[in-house]
Amino acid sequence: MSLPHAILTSLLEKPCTGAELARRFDKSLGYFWPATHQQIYRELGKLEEAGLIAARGLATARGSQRHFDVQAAGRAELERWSLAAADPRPVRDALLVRLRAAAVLGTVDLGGEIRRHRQLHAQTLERYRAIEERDFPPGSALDTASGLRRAVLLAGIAFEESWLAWCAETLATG
Amino acid sequence: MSLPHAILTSLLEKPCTGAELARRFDKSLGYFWPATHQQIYRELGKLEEAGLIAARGLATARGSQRHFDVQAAGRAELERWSLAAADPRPVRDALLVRLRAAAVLGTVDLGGEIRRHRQLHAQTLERYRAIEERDFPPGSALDTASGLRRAVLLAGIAFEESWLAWCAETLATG
DNA sequence: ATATCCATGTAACGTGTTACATGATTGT
DNA sequence: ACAATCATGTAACACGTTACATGGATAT
Repeated sequence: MSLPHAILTSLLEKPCTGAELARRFDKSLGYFWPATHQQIYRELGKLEEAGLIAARGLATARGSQRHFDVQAAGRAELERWSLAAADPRPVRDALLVRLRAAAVLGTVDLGGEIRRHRQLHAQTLERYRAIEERDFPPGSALDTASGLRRAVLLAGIAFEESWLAWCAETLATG
Repeated sequence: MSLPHAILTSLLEKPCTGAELARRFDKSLGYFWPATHQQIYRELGKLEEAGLIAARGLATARGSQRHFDVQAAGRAELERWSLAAADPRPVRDALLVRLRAAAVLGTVDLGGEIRRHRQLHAQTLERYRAIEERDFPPGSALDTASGLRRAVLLAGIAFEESWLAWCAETLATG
């Protein structure tokens, strides 16, 4: 149940339309909880029906923009959810399954794929580092909110570094 | 499309029944691609219908055991899939969404949850390390298959260590 | 025999993905 | 006016989760 709450979070940061939300997901919250515009419209519909968000102005024809605001009930729900205990979910990574498959098949070499993944993870790491330098330059003072946003980014950086190290180690050993 | 291939991999390691597969997923491949017994039975049905696996003996009454073997077509499909290029999927972690929510709400302290997650990740890391010591003791010679299985385990260890470091850092800074 | 557990399933629903459709807006 | 693009959706399906049901095996 994270997507509706990710949407509430993003709308609380700044009310906007569905398409604008989808764009924001492509380069911010979506790094840690990706969503397509179809998912977003579906959830916006449910959130509106539940009274957690509301569209500004009246419902107009299909295709015209609809601006959404978070209602008090939506904010309360987001508080409730973010405080509720929830365990981490296991990783679920296809490349690791493929390595196990290669181990049992014995006829498959995944070196190329590992190199390709290393490349992709390096690119993602670069993107995260650029965001860090732009939004949290060294020496800048951080309030609580910025500190939390930075912590999220640092988690992403740590994962990508972890992947990179693993790719290098695996290529060197195997 | 990883679950059917994870099942093929596991059945290729050792043919067995659905329940045995579910048990194996709980403590091996399932660390990296979890699945419930309902998912597994559903996929077994599809794989059987597609002719990629076959049940030993005749179909008997409901409730009786059914032993599955991988067919040649199943092995071919697993080779094809494991060699096909597939990009890594983004992380999708609820705790990071909750941190962003806490940043915008300003009234939520997630310190307790982060400590709890640190605890859980520490336990998982312990479990992985125990498996490493049991299956790949220092000094043991590794053939290609063992090397690949060990690489998968090392990925899990690296992620858990990464999480642990992040939790510690976040608790110290925030 | 009957209570208990185990293996195999069904049902319902929520979430994620892909392909496509329709009305509005913009540029020329 | 027309084409291209954008915003908003619909439809269909695959995957994941939870709750429950039924037949077989086991123990007392």
